Amino acid sequence: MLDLRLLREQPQAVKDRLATRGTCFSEHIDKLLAIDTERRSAETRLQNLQADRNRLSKEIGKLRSQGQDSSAIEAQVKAHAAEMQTLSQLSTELDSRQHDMLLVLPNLPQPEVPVGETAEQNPVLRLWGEKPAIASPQDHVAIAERLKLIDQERATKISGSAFVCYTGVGARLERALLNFLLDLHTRDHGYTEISTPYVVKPEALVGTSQLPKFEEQLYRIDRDDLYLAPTAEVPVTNLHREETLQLSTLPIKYTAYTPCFRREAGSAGLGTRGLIRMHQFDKVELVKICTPERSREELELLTADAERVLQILGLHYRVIELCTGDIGFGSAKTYDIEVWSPGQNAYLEVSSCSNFEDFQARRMNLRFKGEDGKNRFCHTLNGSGTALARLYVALLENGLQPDGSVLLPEPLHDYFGGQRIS
RNA sequence: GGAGAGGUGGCAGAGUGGUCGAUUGCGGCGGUCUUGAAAACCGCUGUGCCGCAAGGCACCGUGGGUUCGAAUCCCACCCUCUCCGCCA
Repeated sequence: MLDLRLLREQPQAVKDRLATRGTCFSEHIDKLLAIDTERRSAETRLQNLQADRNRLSKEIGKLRSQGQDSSAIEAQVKAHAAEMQTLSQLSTELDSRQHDMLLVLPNLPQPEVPVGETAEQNPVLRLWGEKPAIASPQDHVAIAERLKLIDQERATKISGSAFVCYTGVGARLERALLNFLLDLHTRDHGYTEISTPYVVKPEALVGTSQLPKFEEQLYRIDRDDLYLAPTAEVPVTNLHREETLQLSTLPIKYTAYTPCFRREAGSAGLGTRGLIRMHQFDKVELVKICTPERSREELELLTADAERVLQILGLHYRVIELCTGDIGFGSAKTYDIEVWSPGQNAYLEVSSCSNFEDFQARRMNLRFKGEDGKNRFCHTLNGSGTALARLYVALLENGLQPDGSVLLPEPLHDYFGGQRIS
């Protein structure tokens, strides 16, 4: 959520920066500000009447305690009752409309975020490692089916398309990755492990800004007014919603494994092959809560923590910066980490690291007490560390040996209980 | 699912119609005293909104209602806890 005060004081600057996302919010903002003006004028009028009422009511109390007649003053207060009722309703309604309008405005990209319209314009910041020399690359689905690591057909039978079942050593590899990632981030990178509920209330989704705009991407449990979490970002960041944190506790660094549930509405046929885009996938997430002064640096550190996963596993990857047209709704700045997939002959997004600045904190009223004792909004960040299914794809395709087996990177051997899948 | 208890400021805990935004204690901050610390004593110590400011308004789980006036009365709802049942 944007700062209403900023919107009021510098509407043009906000419009200009939002326009770099490729959508014009000018009309929306004008309407919002008109409501704001009307709301404040109603509020001011109402507050004046309330002040009068409070003053007169005290006099009534005084008169009555002295046994004197107060009917004249009572009539005076009553005279404004109807107007106060109207103003109060008006102000509540305008406030709610204004709030709704504020919730659908995206975050301002940081000034240095490259301006662009599509993913093609995302600059590549750096490359790590090299593409492996594989004589005849194979698609991960071919590899996984040959080695009986996954069972797509039966997963479809029980849950529908775009769900997968890992089987045997395939399931074991998934579990090995999970443990490897959580250990890495807790032991080496200083994150605290969290295990959260996978089902969340709508407020939590509003807090991290999946709602109200992206309802159709979520699995909803109607009967209980709950949703399946699309990412651990939601339960983990919302752990501290409605809290005022002590400065000394910041930055907070959490890591969590959760399955992620996404309807992927409208993306049928888009890279849906195999494990790449599914309705349910496993992910280890990194979340940070920090002061505004620290968030830029924390984003760099968080991205480095996610990159470290691929470095340790020896997987070639690149880091790109999302341009203004491709950046997520709530993000002020985002880096994507893309691992090399020989089978797709393309880079695959395995992590997206974002600084939300105070956008989410405002929505969830997440603050900290500053050195001067004043409450300020925290900054929140998150990034995948990493998505498991796509890492799985990369491991199979990059580890493919001439004999058709898959050689795993050394750091996974103990976790997996072996070096090779054949 | 059944029965009961309860939701007030960082915490504990008063307050049942009129200077109550809220007594008090603890905690926290500042000060006096002390070589230093403790103890003692004194003072301060919630949040949001409107306003250039002075100041004003709102908030005692949420939403309605009664009243000139509601933390206090009425109605509905939500949540938490305890016990029982069921269950991984």
